[in-house]
Amino acid sequence: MPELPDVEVFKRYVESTSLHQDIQSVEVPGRGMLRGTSENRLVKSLKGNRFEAARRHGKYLFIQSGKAPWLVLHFGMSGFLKYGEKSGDEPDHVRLRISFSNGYKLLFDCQRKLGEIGLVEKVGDFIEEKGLGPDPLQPDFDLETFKEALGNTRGMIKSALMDQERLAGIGNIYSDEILFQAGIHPKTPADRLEEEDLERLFDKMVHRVLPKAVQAQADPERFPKDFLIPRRHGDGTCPRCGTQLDKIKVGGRTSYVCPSCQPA
DNA sequence: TTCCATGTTCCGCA
DNA sequence: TTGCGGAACATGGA
Repeated sequence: MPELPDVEVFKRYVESTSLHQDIQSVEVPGRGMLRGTSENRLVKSLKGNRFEAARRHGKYLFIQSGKAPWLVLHFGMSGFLKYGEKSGDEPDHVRLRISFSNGYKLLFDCQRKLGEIGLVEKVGDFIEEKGLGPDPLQPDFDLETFKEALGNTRGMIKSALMDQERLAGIGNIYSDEILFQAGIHPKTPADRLEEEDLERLFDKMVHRVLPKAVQAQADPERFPKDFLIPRRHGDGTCPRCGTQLDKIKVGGRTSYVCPSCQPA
């Protein structure tokens, strides 16, 4: 679930549900997902404040509360947010529970606990410390920025797209989609791509795959008909030509490729 | 029971 | 130095 489009949807979800309400209590059930901070400090800095703004960089979500540090969430492979009435049912693996004075609560559920919960003073410093590359949905992300981010790596293009220090936010699922839409094989060495390949890759990523995914609430069932993602767990055929998709390992990750639309 | 999973990090090897 | 494969982390579903 949690690649750039998913996290962008979470950000909008927070903005539309959880801002400007008094934070009544903060709980960290089970513990184990806090990074660089303690439950005590988390509670102390959030309780009594209000969330005022949300930001996203790559797969990280940042939520600001008053003058306190920003709350940082990373969703790992299984994290998601759920806002609802305090008395309502909860999903099975709640790792953070924030209750508001209006009778509602914001839950962070993460079954596999591969995400993280933390606090940061400055978002910019956090991004720098992590060495995160530019976010492809930022307005100033242009073709030049993209080419610089890729650099002259000899590695496979899919691995380069997924490298968070080059680009922030692309993961296994969306790298497959972007490469499929651009008609490029994931194992192609990045430094062997032609100028027009790079332009097409940039265009599909920034102007089609990512925005369409966000628009569809990152829900594969709402994706355009020619998207590859729903076919991963569907019939496994190419949405464009009907060819049976190849399931291969690229950089250790399972990748779906149309042998006809994405020749090696 | 075994394999696999939308992520990140660390280690050894070429 | 760069890139890759594998393992680890934690947990559950097919």
